Amino acid sequence: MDAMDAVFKALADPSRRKLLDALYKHDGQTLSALERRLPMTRFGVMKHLRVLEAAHLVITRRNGREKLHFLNAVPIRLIHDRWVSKYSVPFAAALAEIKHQLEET
Amino acid sequence: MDAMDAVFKALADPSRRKLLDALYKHDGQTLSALERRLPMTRFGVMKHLRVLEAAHLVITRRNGREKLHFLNAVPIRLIHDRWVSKYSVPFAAALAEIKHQLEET
DNA sequence: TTGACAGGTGACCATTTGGTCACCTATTAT
DNA sequence: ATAATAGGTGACCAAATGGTCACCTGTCAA
Repeated sequence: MDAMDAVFKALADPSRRKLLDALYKHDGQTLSALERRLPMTRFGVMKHLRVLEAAHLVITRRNGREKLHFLNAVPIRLIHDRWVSKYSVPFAAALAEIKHQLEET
Repeated sequence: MDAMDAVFKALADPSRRKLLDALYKHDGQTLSALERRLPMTRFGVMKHLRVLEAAHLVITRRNGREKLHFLNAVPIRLIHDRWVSKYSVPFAAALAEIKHQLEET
């Protein structure tokens, strides 16, 4: 449950979600490439990447003097399965309920 | 996109997720009832509830001197649809890829 | 081998956040 | 009416967070 907390915390920041989006569009980017996509210095990006890496949302591979960053969707999938879907069920149920009530009118 | 940020931030805290869990198990609890479930003072719980309410994850109804809190799954569902599912797709694809590679061996 | 380039570290600062407390208001029951 | 109960407000504090900077290390190309 502690690992999931790191993922939630990592996802809480818009800059980090933007980084994930950037990697989603184009996987395996370097730090400098990612820096260009955000209105932030390299150091800021580096910190965010470290958080994402700690949450296993991003995995890296060194290639010479470059460090490539890859998106890892597994933790998000885990959140989906263990948490989000649990709360989505009552949503669907509520929709069905509304539909039901409408039909009874 | 701003509303979604509030939801992500609200979900980032374990105490708030615990509150949602408590409401999931038993909807429509009062502040005092929720306070008993967390190792925290009433004021701490109140603050968390305010964050959840601002993110529309919890909706309230006054009933005399009591304030009842209800879980609202809609924002979570929106996150699921707009964000989580987007990242879950490559996960499924990756699984299929692994399966494929295994079968080729 | 010397420079240019990609990345890393530690300190530092401002702001936000989680949490508590003293004190106040509103409603209910006796 | 009065006491007990449920909730609310503002100030306050410690810790975490987002972000920057100066400076350092490692790697590649000419």
